[in-house]
This record gives sequence, C-alpha cells and structure tokens, in this order.
Amino acid sequence: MDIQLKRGLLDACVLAAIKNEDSYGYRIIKDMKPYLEMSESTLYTILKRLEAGNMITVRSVEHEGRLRKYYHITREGLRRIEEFKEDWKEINAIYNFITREETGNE
Amino acid sequence: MDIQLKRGLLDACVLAAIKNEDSYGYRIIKDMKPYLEMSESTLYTILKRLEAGNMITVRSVEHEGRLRKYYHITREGLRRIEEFKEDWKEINAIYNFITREETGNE
DNA sequence: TGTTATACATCGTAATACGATGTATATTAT
DNA sequence: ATAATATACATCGTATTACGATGTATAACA
Repeated sequence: MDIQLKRGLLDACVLAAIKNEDSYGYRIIKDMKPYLEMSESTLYTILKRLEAGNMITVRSVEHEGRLRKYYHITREGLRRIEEFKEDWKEINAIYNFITREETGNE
Repeated sequence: MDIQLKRGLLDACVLAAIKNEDSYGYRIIKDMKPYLEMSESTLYTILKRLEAGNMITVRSVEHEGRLRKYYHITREGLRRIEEFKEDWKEINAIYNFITREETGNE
C-alpha cells in the first residue's frame, strides 16, 4: 500500500479508534490493525499532534505495574471527524477524475 | 481541504491527466484545477519523480518561441493507475472504519 | 508601458511517517 | 531457570514531500 495514500487518514483513524470509548496506545494499534497498520512511533507522534491540537485529552492510569495513558476525544476532535467526512466528497470527485474512462477518442 | 488527504492522489492524478493524450505542465495544472489545485513547483516536482520512476517520458517541442515539454504515460504509468484503483479498496475500508456509527453502547 | 498569460525551473523549509532503539514489567514457552 | 513474547510508552534521526518564493523568457492585451 502506498504510504502517501494513508497519510490523510491517519489522524482521523486514531480519533475514530477512541471515539466511542477512551483507549490507550497499545490497544489503539491493535484495534486499527485490521484496517490500517501503523508503527508505534507513528502513533505516538500522532497522539502528541492531536493533543497539541486539542483534539484529545490524556489521563494516566496505573495498570498492573505498568503505566497506561488513556486518550479521550474532545468536541474539537469530533468536529475533526465531521470535517474529514466533508473533505471526502472532494476526494471522491478526484478519485472519479483519476479512474474515469475516456470515451469517444479511440 | 486537508493537504495530507490529497497527497496520495497527486501522482495518480497527474498520470490520469496525461493518460488519454500527451500534455504539458501548464495545461496539466489547468485541466486538474476543477478537481485538485496544485502549485507549479509541486507539479514539476511530481513530473520529475514520475519520470525518474519510468511512469512517463518527456519530449521537448518548440511552440511559438516558447519551450514545451510534452509528457507521455508509459506502460508502467498505466499500471500505477491500476495499482491505485486496487489500493482504493483498502482506503474505502479505512474510510468505513472512521465514519462508522457505533450502535448498542449508549 | 504595464499587466496578464504562457511555460519551465530551482531553492529552502516545514511537516511528517517510520525504522531503530531504549526502558520496564508480566506472561508463556523451552 | 532461562529465553522469548506480549504489554506499554518514549525519543532520535532520516528520507520524502508539498509548496511558497523566486527567477527566466516570450506573447498578448489593456
């Protein structure tokens, strides 16, 4: 899979992964795996970015000796997902341009 | 529009723009404009990349005192478009993951 | 004479995905 | 007992990349 093609979906995908229930890094990766594989370093970069953009909030929880950071989606984050849906309409138009079969010139 | 979202479409879009007829930089930009806006510096970067990847070939033509470089899609380039179509199936699966509405937990 | 359109080209930069690597504990396999 | 795997987060360096800014040059038009 072309990496570039995934790029625009990464942020929205992480937001979607925590949309219905707060989650933490390791689990987010596992939940997304069937749809989109992402390395840990990539995920943590994205989580930092989303936090900086006020799309998510973080809360640390001690769990069996290990640290867990639970991420919670904010109103801003939910809005980001809606924005994504809007953008997708344009993306589909571009997709149609790319895949259209020209008729009448052969 | 989120820039990241466009990234994966750029190369395929340029290939699509010359698929049915050889074209040159300035015209490619104008043809794509209704679907996807791209700066000149971006296009020439992409054309260089596609040429390096043997997706297109170039031929210079003198036209009214000005230089024109006509780009022609190769078999490799056509294959790239087909690859894009294949990848799109996965992209759609990811899209569904992002936009799905969870039922039964509220 | 000045502006816009046509046409290609390069440089610098900021954003970004990811491999490599590191820390630390718990569980499972050999 | 020991090795390997799973869990869990974190950082550094790097290559790719889109694009604004800028440059060169001619033709058409106001």
